[in-house]
Parts: sequence; structure tokens; C-alpha cells
Amino acid sequence: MGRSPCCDENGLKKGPWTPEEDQKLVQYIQKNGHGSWRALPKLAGLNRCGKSCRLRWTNYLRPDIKRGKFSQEEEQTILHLHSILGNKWSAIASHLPGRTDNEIKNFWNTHLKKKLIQMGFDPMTHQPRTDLVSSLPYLLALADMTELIDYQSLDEQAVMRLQAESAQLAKLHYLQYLLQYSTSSLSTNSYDQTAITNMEGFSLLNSISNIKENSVMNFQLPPQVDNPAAASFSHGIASSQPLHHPSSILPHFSDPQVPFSSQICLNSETGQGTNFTMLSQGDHTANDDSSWVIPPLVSPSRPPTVTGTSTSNPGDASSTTSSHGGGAPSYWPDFFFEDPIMHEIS
DNA sequence: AACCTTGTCAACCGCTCAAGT
DNA sequence: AACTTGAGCGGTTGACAAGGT
Repeated sequence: MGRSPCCDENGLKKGPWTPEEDQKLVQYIQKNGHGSWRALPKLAGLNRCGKSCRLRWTNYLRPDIKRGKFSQEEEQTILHLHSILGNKWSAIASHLPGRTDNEIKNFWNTHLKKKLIQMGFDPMTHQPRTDLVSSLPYLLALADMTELIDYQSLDEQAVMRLQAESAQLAKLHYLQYLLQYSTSSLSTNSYDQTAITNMEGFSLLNSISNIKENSVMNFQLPPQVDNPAAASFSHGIASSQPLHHPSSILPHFSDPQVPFSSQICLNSETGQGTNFTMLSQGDHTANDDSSWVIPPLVSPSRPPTVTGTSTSNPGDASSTTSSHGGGAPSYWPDFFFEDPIMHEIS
């Protein structure tokens, strides 16, 4: 144990690095390797502590650093890994070639965390928050969607009910997003991520199913479910699996041919966004009510994921702009058509 | 134009851990 | 076994830029 004294030494420069210092450091490491970081500054002719040199190299000067905006795929990877690993930035960074833990940490704190909060999710647990304040954006979105809600006329119980429903909406929204990503992952051989995604999805399903007795939601699982985890869920025996402890159920998802797929259905006549039935993909017989529509699993505003590389430009705002095509219900708010992670409530 | 607020990100700080003595 | 040292990690800070008033 014991703290490194290097930064306490007097006379060593701190603060931003100059181009000259960068050049010295790069030239030295390219020629000799970094070796002992403690010894490096002296050998390289730098008036810095070894720690500062190491940080500068690993976070900025390393030749394999990828700079610029995070792609949508990288965002999704960070989200998934964070839901499992928590704030283990270096572990997350090891899955993102060219990205540093510092960069990912900054990106999380300045972008992703806020977006999750805005969506009504707890950024640490990745579960929907249930306090009223955090649910407000969704309550407002619901109001926009139906234009039927007069908040001033609501009693406390009604507000509580709306709050609960908005939390479930958030869960379903996130779930659809996860399942969508799961589908695209299958085509890119990202088995690990697929497993994670499915695990998160079923964790959400579990949490939703646990309250369905008192909820307006009604889920029906596919009649034939080959996947063990999904099957156990369908029999109501799957426990609520904490997101941060996926190992016990991950093996269930080792088979990439997971047959389970879900759709979120909305009543096209009533426009009740809170009434959902979970069906298997293409299963129109599970619910005989012809007024129910099954929106495409992939958000209508975005083209279906193409095998291999992403077709969308991560920095291009137009790639997430809703066009509301594909016959989706017109009463859906904009954010239903957008990548939830990209969506920002302005 | 000046000031204030907010967002971003490079860099620092303090801690833990593992290897070495 | 006890201690020292170096490396690495996560949290935090502060400088700067951009936008708003």
C-alpha cells in the first residue's frame, strides 16, 4: 500500500500539456517504449511526474486513440456494459477499441446519464425511476400524446396512477429498444451483447410482470417458447434478476437462435398508449381483437438494421428524425420513433 | 458589449491493488 | 509476513467555449 509520492514533488509542471511536451513524450515512447513511468520523465527530458505522463499518453497521445463523436453502436455498447459493470470505466473501455476510460467516463457523465434521467431511468440501476419528478417528462409526453389529460383536474390518486403507467411506458420503451438491438446484434455475431440485451429485456419483463396484477398492462407470451429463460418467465418462476448480476442466467442465451421476439401493441381505435399486449412476432391470433395493431419492431423512422455495418451516421441528426412512416399510429409521440438514447427532450 | 450560465473534457487527486523487496 | 513502490482506477476539478440574457 501507500501512495505514489511523484505528484507531491515540488517543481514539477502541472496543467495543460504544450505541443513541445507532447512531442518529447511521443518521440521517447516511440523510440524506447514507456518502461517505468516513474523514470520516464527524466529520461524523456520532461518536467512532469510519471503519472502525468502516463495519463497524457494513455488518454491523448496513444496512436490508436479514436477521437471524435461516439457512434450509436458505441453508445449502445456503453449502455449495455454499464448496466452490467457499473462505473467500471476501464472494463467498459476494453470493449471499445480506441476509446479511453476517461473519455467514456466523460461521455457518460455529460451525455448518457442525462439522457437516461430524462427518460425516467435511474442511471445507476438502468431501471425506471418511480418518483414523480423523474417521471414528469413521460407524464408530459403522455399528455402530448393523448391531449386528454387535464392535470389540474387530477386528484392525487390519478396522478399516482399516471406516474405508474408512465414508468411502465418507459420500461416498455426501453425494452423495445433492447429487443431491437438484440435483433441487430444477431446479425452481427455479437453473441455476448445479445445475451446481455436479452437478459436486460427479460429482467424488465419480469419487473413489469410482477406488477401486472394491478396494472393496465396485459402480457401474453408466445405459446411455444424454446428459450429456457423465456419459458421460465412465461411460467412466472423467473426471479427478478439484478442487472448487475447476469451470470446466473446468461448461459440461457448462449444459443443465438433465440426464438423469442416481442411486439408492443397499441389499440388503434382508442389510442390508449398504456394498453399493451405482448405477442410473438407475427402472432396475430393471440389476440382476436382486430383493433389491435402490431407496430414493426424496428422503429418506423429508421431503416431495418443492415447486417454488418450501421447505415446511420451517428453525428447526423437527420438519421434520428422521425418520418412516422410504416403505418404507425399517428398518436405516437415523436420519441417513440427515435432511438431513446439519442432522444433529447428539449 | 458585458455578464452569467451551462456544457465539455483534459487533467489532477486520492485511493486500491499487485508485485517486488 | 510486513513493508514499499509503481501502476491503474474512479471521482472530481477547473479551464475554456458556446449560448443566453
